[in-house]
Amino acid sequence: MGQAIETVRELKHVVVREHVRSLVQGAAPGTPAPSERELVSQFGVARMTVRQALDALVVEGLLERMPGRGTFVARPRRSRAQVASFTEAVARRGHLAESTTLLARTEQAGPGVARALEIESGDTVVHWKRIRRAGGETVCLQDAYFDAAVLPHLLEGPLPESLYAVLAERGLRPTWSEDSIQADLAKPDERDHLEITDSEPTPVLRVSRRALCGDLVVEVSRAVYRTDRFTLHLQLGTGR
Amino acid sequence: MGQAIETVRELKHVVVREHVRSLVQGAAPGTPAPSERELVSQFGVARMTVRQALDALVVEGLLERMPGRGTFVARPRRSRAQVASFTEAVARRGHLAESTTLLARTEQAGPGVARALEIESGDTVVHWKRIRRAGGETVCLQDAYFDAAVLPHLLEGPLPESLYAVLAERGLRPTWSEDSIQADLAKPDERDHLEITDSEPTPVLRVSRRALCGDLVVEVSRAVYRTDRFTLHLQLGTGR
DNA sequence: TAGTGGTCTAGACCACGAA
DNA sequence: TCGTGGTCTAGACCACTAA
Repeated sequence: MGQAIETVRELKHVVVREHVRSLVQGAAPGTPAPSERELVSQFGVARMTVRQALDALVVEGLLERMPGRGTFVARPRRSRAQVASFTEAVARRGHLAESTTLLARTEQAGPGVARALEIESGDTVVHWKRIRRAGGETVCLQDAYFDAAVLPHLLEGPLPESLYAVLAERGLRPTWSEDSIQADLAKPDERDHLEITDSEPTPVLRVSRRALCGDLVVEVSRAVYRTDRFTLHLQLGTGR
Repeated sequence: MGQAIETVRELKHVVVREHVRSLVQGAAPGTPAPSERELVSQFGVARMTVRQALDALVVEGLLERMPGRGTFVARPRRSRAQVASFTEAVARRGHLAESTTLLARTEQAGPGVARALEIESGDTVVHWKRIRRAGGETVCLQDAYFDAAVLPHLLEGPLPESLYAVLAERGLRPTWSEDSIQADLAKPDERDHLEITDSEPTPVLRVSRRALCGDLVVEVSRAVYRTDRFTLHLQLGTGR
């Protein structure tokens, strides 16, 4: 699609599309959009051009066609499965996410981390180890790694709470993640960090994540969750 | 989209689309597809019709247009996050999924199941309890519930291995799921069913799922996984 | 220069839904 | 019956790429 040209020459189907979009913004689902033939006479364009404009909005999920009836504002789709960060997952539960950094430094990537990040063994990576809290309670011990070349200077200032927020600012918000999830018993050092005081063996969740933005691996992490304080909620699928 | 008509009258753009799809199936990424004008003369249709056919394949992610160069087989996109059934998850690991039904009957929905299925308490539901195996090994104990009105007659014949396959046949393939995941220790009866012989407390994964097709809840389930034999692999996000 | 996809026209007939 | 979206035609000019 000649997207780059849009800002230079106003293509007709773009003009129609944006006009309809502005009409439809904020309208209640079910509100009828102008009919195709209406737009044809209004803009003096061919019907195929109008259809091209409306097709784009239908694909976007803004409009819905109903053969024989018309075109209408679609009811908002179920949001697509998002890759949520810990901070966001906690916020969704109405709590504040906090963390204590145990370690934040650059390292030479070992073979495992390098393979997961799709970089060369020995390349410089940032290793960030944190205890993470939700609403004041310790729930998670996390080791995160990312390519130092992807997020340079992160370690120079004060560390952020949310890595994903920083990634988002740089246009690298993860759009895809591959998670592996297992149950296990907490190991002694994990019990300490997670403030587990049971005398019994305590089950924990282990979550390995590879987070990608497009084809770029932006983070790999391993996390241990106190399952008594944190249930993993995941949404999968395409919403339709 | 007049999808229902496709099988009745062979729409021209569908004919062209499926012809191109068959040419392109299995071709290496970068392989050129026939040019639009080639298809025009080959099928004796208008170019807009050919474009409609190719547009569909581009949206599907099968083809890629390169202005001035041509249309090519796209490198496979990261598949969108799918709601995978147990059967599919096991198949992806290269194993055969099997199961033993412990219970399969209709019940009156209790308040919890009714709320999860978005039906009335007391409505008839099917309760299906199974031990599930991957490559011959017992990995999961699952209780599934679904609205008897959504899948009538399921209990009348031999039970299928994959519920999702049955749902797919009826156009009810889940497109969305909400999973809650916790770690826990196996309870005595679960140890029996899962053939756990450790003398130690054994961690297991508990997964609750609500699976939807559009806005219809088609299944709710609770499953207990032997985490030593089965790691949950999940893909999240939109792929791009 | 020749071929490609991107855009656009000015019509047409059809099936379907609502009145 | 009339208006809707779905399909389809037979052309056209453009910008871009590659030879």
